[in-house]
Amino acid sequence: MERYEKPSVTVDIVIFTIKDNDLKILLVKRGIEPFKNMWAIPGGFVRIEESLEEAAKRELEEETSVRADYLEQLYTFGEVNRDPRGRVITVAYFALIKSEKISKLKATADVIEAKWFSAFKLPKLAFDHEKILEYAIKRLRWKFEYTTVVFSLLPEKFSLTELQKIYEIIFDKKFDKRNFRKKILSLNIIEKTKERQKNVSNRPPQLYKFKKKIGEIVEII
Amino acid sequence: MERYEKPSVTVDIVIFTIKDNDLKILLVKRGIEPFKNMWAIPGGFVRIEESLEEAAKRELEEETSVRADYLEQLYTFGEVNRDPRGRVITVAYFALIKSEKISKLKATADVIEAKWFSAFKLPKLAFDHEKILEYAIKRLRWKFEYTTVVFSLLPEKFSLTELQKIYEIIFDKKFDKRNFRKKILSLNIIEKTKERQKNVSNRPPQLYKFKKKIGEIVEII
DNA sequence: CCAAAAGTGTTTGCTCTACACCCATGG
DNA sequence: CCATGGGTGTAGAGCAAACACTTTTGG
Repeated sequence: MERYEKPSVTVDIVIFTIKDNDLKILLVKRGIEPFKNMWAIPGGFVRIEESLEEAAKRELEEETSVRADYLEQLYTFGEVNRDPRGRVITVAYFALIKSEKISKLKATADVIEAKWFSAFKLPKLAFDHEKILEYAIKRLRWKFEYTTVVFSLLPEKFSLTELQKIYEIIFDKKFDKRNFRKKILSLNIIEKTKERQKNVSNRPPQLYKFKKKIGEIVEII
Repeated sequence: MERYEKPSVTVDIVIFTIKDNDLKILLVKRGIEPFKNMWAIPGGFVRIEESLEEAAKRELEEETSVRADYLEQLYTFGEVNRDPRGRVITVAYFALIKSEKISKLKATADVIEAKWFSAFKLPKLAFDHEKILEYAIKRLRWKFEYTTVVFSLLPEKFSLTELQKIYEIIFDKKFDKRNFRKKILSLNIIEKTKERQKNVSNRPPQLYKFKKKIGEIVEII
């Protein structure tokens, strides 16, 4: 059906989490050429019998042993010379994972080591992966500003302070507590539960839960 | 380098223009199976020595004989069974063209006919192309709301009424003339020229020109 | 002088920002 | 009773929406 040579297709997944009061990205150290021993975004070839999204989920689960709490396609990078091995088109995905769920990272075949890096202090990367990460961070901020993805990083019941902290980490700035709470409450997307947090050595915060569907478009901040 | 069978990769281009006071999309009638005689979004295989964007430009120029005034990647569709011929991943692009430039559409190989359809009255389409168009129209509206792409559809010098008309067509609703003008002028993205439009049988409008870079993010409406 | 589109301001309500103190709990 | 984070209101500025009449030109 096709008269031309085919390019190869890979998926790469930018996996974000919030850990130690910082925004983290999962990177892997390559065990094979090209770019052996350099850090890169995890990814791999798309198999003929799986969809792009299935491929992204598979790669992510191979690396972290858990399912993504949020996953969406980011962009497709298809410059002719982006991979020295030949023509490789990569479909980049963007994932969010709750850090509590992650126990241990696994080095898969071709990978020496997997590690969380601060999104604000990244090493030099293989291929055009710096461009991909730049794009991913922009998208991340857009998503948090205009949609409700944040709730995919929170437990079912959470305090308003936990919510605000995530925004402060991602936007790398402080928000006024009163204004933030007023704004969030006015959106009518969360509701009080009957519980308060236990085991805190100060006034126990009210816990809320999210009322809507994650990812929905709502201007948050 | 790869142990698996490769998928094929195509680009499909959703080409928009404003013509006859309506938002139009270019479709082609397929001359070959599968979906012979059905309407589809123009597209074709990505060649091994061209980037995705180059492929999109080539396909677009083959169809319309002109260069796009605006082009960006939309989304990559990669479900396993979206093409009955086998595994085909398509990278969809989104293009805007000034309608004055287009003289005649060309039917290329494999295509019986090319035709502009109203975006609000589309025929049944081949493959998953209805999903692609739905996605494209959403993106189009987003782009017009939050960026300055509109200027890629206007001549260098234009009146505020022409500008407003494009918004009314795309959002399929009327805007208040005074508020619209106030908003646009307050953005500080256009400036008066010394000219007024000629050959109109009424008060000749002031012509403006755009000061910035097309596509820049600015909340327009 | 008529038809057609251009051009122009004000009021009202809402939303965003800035800002500081008291409260509840555990140790 | 102290340390820690939780929880709350108000005033002022800026932005968005509603709304109608006069001006300029060609025919």
